[in-house]
Amino acid sequence: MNSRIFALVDCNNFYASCERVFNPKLENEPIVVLSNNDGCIVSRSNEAKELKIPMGAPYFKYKELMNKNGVHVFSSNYTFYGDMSRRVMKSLRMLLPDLEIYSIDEAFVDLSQYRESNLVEISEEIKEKVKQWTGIPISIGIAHTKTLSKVANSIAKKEKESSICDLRKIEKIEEELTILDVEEIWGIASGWGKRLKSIGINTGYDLMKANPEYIRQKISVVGQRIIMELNGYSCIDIERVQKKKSIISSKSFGYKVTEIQEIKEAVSTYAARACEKLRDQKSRVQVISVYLRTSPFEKEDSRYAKSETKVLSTPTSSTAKVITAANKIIEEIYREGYRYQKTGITLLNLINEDYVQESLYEDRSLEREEKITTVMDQVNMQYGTNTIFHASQGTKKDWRVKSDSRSKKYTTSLKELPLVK
DNA sequence: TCTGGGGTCCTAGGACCC
DNA sequence: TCTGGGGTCCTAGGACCC
Repeated sequence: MNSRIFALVDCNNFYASCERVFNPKLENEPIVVLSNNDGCIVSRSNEAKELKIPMGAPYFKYKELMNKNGVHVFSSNYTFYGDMSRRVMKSLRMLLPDLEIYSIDEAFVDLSQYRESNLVEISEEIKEKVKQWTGIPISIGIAHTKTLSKVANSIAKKEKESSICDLRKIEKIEEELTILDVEEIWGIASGWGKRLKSIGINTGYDLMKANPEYIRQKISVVGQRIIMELNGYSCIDIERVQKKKSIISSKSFGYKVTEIQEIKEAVSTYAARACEKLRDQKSRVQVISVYLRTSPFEKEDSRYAKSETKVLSTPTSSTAKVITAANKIIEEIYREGYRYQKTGITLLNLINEDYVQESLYEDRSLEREEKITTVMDQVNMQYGTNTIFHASQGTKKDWRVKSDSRSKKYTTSLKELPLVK
């Protein structure tokens, strides 16, 4: 049978491991990393996991437990983690060219061409090299489909010594799926999990043996596909094109905001950030969507959430154009009297920048605007983010998020290089 | 007091057309 | 006044992922 072979490479406890790379004293110490605004726990070292601190839990609920146990707490430092991620992915790509970067800390690899080789041996080598080059420990799961390689990877993580799992033998697949809760399967979360359990499907093995047509009715074609994948038929391929189809920029405020002026500053800042990402991938945007909301944990009569979508007259990558449109939406959806928690913008219907060039340049003002944007990008690249920015983004920025315990930008800021004493 | 941010995909239902 | 089916496109919302 000419079946495919996939590997899922996953960095172990990625953000926590990044913090360790330049701070070796943290070896064997419990670490957690918090989300923006120091809101939730988003990464835990093994030692922190042993203290039963759950993933995604609100920080304030576990503060005491962590103090008591001497847990090292870090605010998130995405500039640093992003750079470490690039190093890991670059290392992987040198060793395994047919690679899909799936998230900041994971990559899928097509290993079909290595079917005659000893894949466990190859994986050992890759693991060693990545650790040596970047300081980051990884786990590797090997299987005939992406979904099964996810399962393999979670098994690899539990095997403390090897961190590698080859899950290609049918007996082993069935054995492992029998002891795997159905909600642990990639693509099944608690919503569908509950639905499946109510019809007697409790484990990965139950789902593997379920009737695909029936599951399609109960869930959707997504569920059907998962069953096929569990049975070794590959339905989800490596994604080789990696342009984003939508770009989001959103953040909670550092405190509850009531004034429209501050909200406009925030949304202008996020719009600028989103447009930078847009130009990075050489696209233009045709549709934008902006939302504004209070905390969902407010009492019901003080809750408010609204979003509005706008089609732009011409596809653009100009920050000024997008800021103007975004602020117009804020004016439409803002209501006085609420304590707002968060706003954000999504760029949608992205197209390739060269696709529109001709018609675009009939309008000379657009050409001028693009030149301004290009110059701004260059200045900010050279002298640091937000050296120049649009006036609408504001200069006070009281609404900005807080992050009390951020580590240094060891790898991206000259001022914050680690010192060797 | 304090609960993240950035993505993708699928479906149902309405508008509209012939 | 009665009275149709079939197709496409778009959007909102809901599910999932890390």
